[in-house]
Amino acid sequence: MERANWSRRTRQREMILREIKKLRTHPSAADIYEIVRKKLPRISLGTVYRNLEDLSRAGIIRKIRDGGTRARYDGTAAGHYHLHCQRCGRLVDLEKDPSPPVRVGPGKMDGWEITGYRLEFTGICPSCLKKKV
Amino acid sequence: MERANWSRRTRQREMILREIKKLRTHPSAADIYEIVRKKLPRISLGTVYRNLEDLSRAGIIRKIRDGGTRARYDGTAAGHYHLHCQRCGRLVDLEKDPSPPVRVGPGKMDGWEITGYRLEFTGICPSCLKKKV
DNA sequence: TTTATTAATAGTAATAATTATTATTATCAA
DNA sequence: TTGATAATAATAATTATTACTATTAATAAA
Ligand SMILES: [Mn+2]
Ligand SMILES: [Mn+2]
Ligand SMILES: [Zn+2]
Ligand SMILES: [Zn+2]
Repeated sequence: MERANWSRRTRQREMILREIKKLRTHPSAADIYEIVRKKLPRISLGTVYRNLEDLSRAGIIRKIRDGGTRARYDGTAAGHYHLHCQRCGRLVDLEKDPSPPVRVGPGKMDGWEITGYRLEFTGICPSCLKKKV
Repeated sequence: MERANWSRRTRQREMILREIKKLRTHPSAADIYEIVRKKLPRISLGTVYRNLEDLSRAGIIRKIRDGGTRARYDGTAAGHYHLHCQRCGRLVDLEKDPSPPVRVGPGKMDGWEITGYRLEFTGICPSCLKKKV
């Protein structure tokens, strides 16, 4: 988790972080813009995008790219599982940790009809490891 | 896996499918367009998008939405794991199945430095289950 | 083999999401 | 307080994807 090196604290970033942390949903940048706008009416969408990017690169929030065409953000940075509806795109936290071993077959969980899961490892690839920073 | 009901087979769709199945990479729609264009110079990008969408909805290929801003496609529909580089976005298949239980901690795998993983379940949410088709 | 039907395409326009640009503002160290 | 400049607001540009529509070609029927 490469920490961001902000040199100044701004009302915009503080507000964005505070609002996204309140939510248990996974809002898009536009969603957050609409929420923060109520407190800071002159904030710009670009500022929201930039800060969400910075905050997620700093590991303070998470950026999620699933299903649809827009990125979504998660105010809970700590690792947790998600349930993603194939039909409507709904993306919610899984309350109980199913681990390990992970259940693979279809079945019910949290009232959902589970059809499968996607497991993705993240890290640094061999060719990137070779390169100097 | 809702099967597509094509009523005609076209050279365009056949070629798109043939070419993506050859690859072990995870090309974007634009990548596939460039490849197929060499064989069918008059194919349009819209046709590539439409067919990739149809093929993945039919479960014949997979649509992957990770990391970056563009969707990527996978000619291998059967379930397998991916390794995704946080630094350069490279997305490759994991050769050996690590299952189960899934290893959680950081470490080496396939020459990569693993920093974590993302597990996502897919299915139908309770409110969608209530609704008629 | 010709012809009719219409699914699917090519070409293009429109939309949506994100990123880039730049003059202005406001944080913060001195 | 003031000065340097990080960060912002406003806007333009770009990128990815989807929508539209006249034309083409896959298939079935004659
Ligand atoms: Mn979450
Ligand atoms: Mn793959
Ligand atoms: Zn749903
Ligand atoms: Zn890499």
